[in-house]
Amino acid sequence: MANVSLRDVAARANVSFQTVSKVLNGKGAVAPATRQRIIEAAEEIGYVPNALARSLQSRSSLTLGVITVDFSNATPAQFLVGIEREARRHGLSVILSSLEPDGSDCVRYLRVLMERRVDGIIMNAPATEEDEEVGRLLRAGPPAVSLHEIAGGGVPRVTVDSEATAALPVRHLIALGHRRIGVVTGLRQRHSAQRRTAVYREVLAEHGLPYDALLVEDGAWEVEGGYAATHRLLDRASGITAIYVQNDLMAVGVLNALHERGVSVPGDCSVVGCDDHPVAARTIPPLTTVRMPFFDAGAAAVRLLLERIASGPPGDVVLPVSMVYRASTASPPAGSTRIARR
Amino acid sequence: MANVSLRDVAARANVSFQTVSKVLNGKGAVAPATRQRIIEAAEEIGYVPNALARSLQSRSSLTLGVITVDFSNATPAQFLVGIEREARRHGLSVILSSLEPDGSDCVRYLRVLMERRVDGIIMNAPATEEDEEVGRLLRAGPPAVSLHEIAGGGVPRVTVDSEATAALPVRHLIALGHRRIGVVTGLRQRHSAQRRTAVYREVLAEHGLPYDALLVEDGAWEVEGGYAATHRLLDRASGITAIYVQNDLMAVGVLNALHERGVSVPGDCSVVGCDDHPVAARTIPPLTTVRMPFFDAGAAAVRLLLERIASGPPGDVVLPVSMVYRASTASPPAGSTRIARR
DNA sequence: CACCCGAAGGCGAACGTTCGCCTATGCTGA
DNA sequence: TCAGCATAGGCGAACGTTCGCCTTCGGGTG
Repeated sequence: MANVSLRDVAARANVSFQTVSKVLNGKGAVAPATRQRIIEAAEEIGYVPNALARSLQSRSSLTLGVITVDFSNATPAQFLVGIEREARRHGLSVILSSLEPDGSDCVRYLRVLMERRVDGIIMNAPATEEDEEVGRLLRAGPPAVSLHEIAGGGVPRVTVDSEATAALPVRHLIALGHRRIGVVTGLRQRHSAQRRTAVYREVLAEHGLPYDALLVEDGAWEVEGGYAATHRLLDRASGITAIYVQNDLMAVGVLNALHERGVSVPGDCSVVGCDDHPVAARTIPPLTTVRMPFFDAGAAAVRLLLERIASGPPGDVVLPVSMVYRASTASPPAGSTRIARR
Repeated sequence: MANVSLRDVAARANVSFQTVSKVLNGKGAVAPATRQRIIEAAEEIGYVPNALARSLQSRSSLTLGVITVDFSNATPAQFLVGIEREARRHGLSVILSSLEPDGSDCVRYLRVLMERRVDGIIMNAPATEEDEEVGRLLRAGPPAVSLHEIAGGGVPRVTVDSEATAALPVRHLIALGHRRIGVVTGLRQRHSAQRRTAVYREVLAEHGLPYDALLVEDGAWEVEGGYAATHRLLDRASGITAIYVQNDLMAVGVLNALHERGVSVPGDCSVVGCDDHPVAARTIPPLTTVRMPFFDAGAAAVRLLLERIASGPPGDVVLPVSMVYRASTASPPAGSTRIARR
């Protein structure tokens, strides 16, 4: 069916195949009658242009490669959707590669993308943050843009305002009167989790509050991690009246753990999340959180990449975040904590 | 950088470019010394094979096209991840196209995939269920496999056991003693929502229970839809002691709405979801739900497609589902309902 | 010594495009 | 009447592969 080429159309319309090409691309000057004849012939035998051949000749595949962490979670998925939409608006297709959790197959998939002659690469694979080989390939290969750190740098980045991402919720809690604020972090190896925790610490210091390592637990970005981290936190530390959770998925686990322990939110303990995941509006209670522009980040990555391809000098892009105030935060209970340590 | 061809390697190693091809693909007989020389030359100038040219010649692009509904929700995302993993295991790349909510751009993207000469197409775009043109293209184009109905049929399908998906939770509720069971459905136009509702009705009939259209509300698959549907349901119908929700995302909204109205779950009202979304284990209370094998469905779709490509006759694949019992279901309150209508 | 054979590698063609350049035709204006 | 010039369309080459077939050469066998 699809093995119909320009030559076949040409034979049917009694012209050279190059003329068919001209007509179908609207390039050269062709007589209306001939044009008509060619168009009809193409339709009759079901001609479908071969993008492979076209790309070979034009040295441009109109394709973007995306290497991403497992996107069954909403966050990387939204980012991907943003990319795909924007790419499409520019007539580009997207080749998708999702990595193993440890990112060990990244180099292999970069190679595949290079063989396929993608016009650009977008990275969202924090697991490869430290991989030197990945950095090297990214600098040597086609234009690339990344959401996360790249070992050795040299790759323009799209990020959200990481300062504000942590500072807003922590300031909010402090303003409400909280002084002992627990933290449930994302995977501790990740730059973004480290950065957020560092900012938490800075904000505490700004307000003359002490930093206590006992108040920080790793929730690994997952629902169950948030749940387990909360139990560990409350088993160990006393006097906590609020928890800053580094994403909403973990916050779901946090709320559940608090509920299990009979801790009322926000009466006994406030909770702030991060991401504004779709479920955050309807958790019990609805979650105060930080809205992150993931769709926009995806779209921005594509635009930045296109600029780079057009050889504009690359500048990083930083997107703003904003607070969403819902029902999971309040002032701490009068007269210190009501949370029982077990 | 990447503009290095077989010819360039050949020049450097003093052989014909076809010999280089032989060596790099391990095909013909080549003297060890020459082989060595060629491999070194290739490495020195950073040769990267051009998959475009290879595909053009070999008439196989080693690419799968996927057309999917917006996958920022976990369900289609998991399916996609399943596809991507399995495709990769077989050395195939995936070109991703996500559609507008109404599916209006499906035909356009099918064309793009055909131009790119994908080896096969996987569909997960229920919005196009009724689109005749989509059906036609799918039958005429490269081998295809679908998760949803295709207008006019002729495309092999991978589905979960739709009968069990609805029957299990409803039977569970009936066994607990519930007699008036509300339903929050997915988008009512969709086959899968219709099917589930029909099965709900059949199961009621099996047990001699009447069907009441007042008990059915559309939640459109979304958190907020579930929330709003619940309020409508309870405003309108009395005596409800359980709600069957057609996915977990909506169930989050349902739980929130019940909480708002002071209805305790499962004391006053049981709730069953569907999908076993990651948050379902930590909602308040944890959600009894149906586990759907989405990853597996993605992988199965790829395998089915590969069989079709190898011209095996296509047979549909139906995957089993199973119940996950958690804390959101219980027997109805003694002495009829405690739910106040407003 | 003639014969044959296998190993090593060269060569031409084809996959389906795009692009630039060339040629034939017919019409215009001085 | 003829240079000049659009207009229409043909033609060759190139993009980077793979594949099949051919040639050359050296060594083993009868």
